[in-house]
Amino acid sequence: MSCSTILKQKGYKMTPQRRLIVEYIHDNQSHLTADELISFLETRAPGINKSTVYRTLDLLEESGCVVKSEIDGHFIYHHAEEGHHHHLVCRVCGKTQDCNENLFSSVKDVLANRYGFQADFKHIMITGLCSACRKKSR
Amino acid sequence: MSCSTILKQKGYKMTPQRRLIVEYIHDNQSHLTADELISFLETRAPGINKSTVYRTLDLLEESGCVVKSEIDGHFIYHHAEEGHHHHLVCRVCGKTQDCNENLFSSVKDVLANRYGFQADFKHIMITGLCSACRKKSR
DNA sequence: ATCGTAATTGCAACCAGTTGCTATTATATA
DNA sequence: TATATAATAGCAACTGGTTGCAATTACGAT
Ligand SMILES: [Mn+2]
Ligand SMILES: [Mn+2]
Ligand SMILES: [Zn+2]
Ligand SMILES: [Zn+2]
Repeated sequence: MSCSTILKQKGYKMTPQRRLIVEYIHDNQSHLTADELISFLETRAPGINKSTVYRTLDLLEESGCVVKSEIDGHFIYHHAEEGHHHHLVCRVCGKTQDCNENLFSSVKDVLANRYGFQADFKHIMITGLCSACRKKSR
Repeated sequence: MSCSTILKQKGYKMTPQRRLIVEYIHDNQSHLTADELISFLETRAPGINKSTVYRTLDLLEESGCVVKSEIDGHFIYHHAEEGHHHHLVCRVCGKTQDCNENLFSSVKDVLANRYGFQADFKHIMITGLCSACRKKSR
């Protein structure tokens, strides 16, 4: 189901600003930052305010349309239909590598059984040392 | 080994500002925010600047003396000797519950074997639905 | 004890993101 | 199509955190 449809079903209004934001997210399937989106919008809808952008992104997250993740004190967003995956982020060189979405399934089970907690584990940024940097530091 | 000793060994200077910050972290074994620290310092060393506080916290993290974690776009810090543990944070009610530090050991092994990646998993904030909120939503 | 120097501080300007408020607007209804 | 109203947008002020820079200071060497 499209993002606009979901928003309408939840009783939210479809404004030109929201249409553009949703359009950008659909056309641009990778990770995006609010800043990226803001500079796109400056060309298509000059005058649009950043608070509108941030509020729309939060609305889309809350509605399950986008996934919001934080890394290093900043946020990134991606279309939820892209599927869940995780990232291995090297603390030394900064390089990022994708990894399988099932990685945490056993941890999820443990948490459900032991604490009754239903963990999200949607798009986790795992920091550590990549193999290249580990070799160098030995 | 004490935080001051570690800093000295790394060739950093011990300033009155750093001494106070280290003292506070030692006396205050739980999670702390930069703001908390700043208001403590206002009483003990009026005039100390927030940039000094943030830079010192980063220095301590880099030196392995404190662990820095982010949750919801903010940072919290704690003395590294406190031991590693993780938190289950409910996305609905916001409640937090501690959980065992070994939780991720199997994931760590998988990442080491499959990707050669040495994951940190030091103080992870796991978001999800707590058992109380899960029952309510059914 | 004094000196030289690199490290550190405070400052001010900045950045990403948030919030309360008022004016505007999408949409449901008549 | 016109109206009523709740939702939304823009604005401006704010928050937590960061950065470049010039002045100060810790500390090793003399
Ligand atoms: Mn991703
Ligand atoms: Mn903790
Ligand atoms: Zn690396
Ligand atoms: Zn809860």
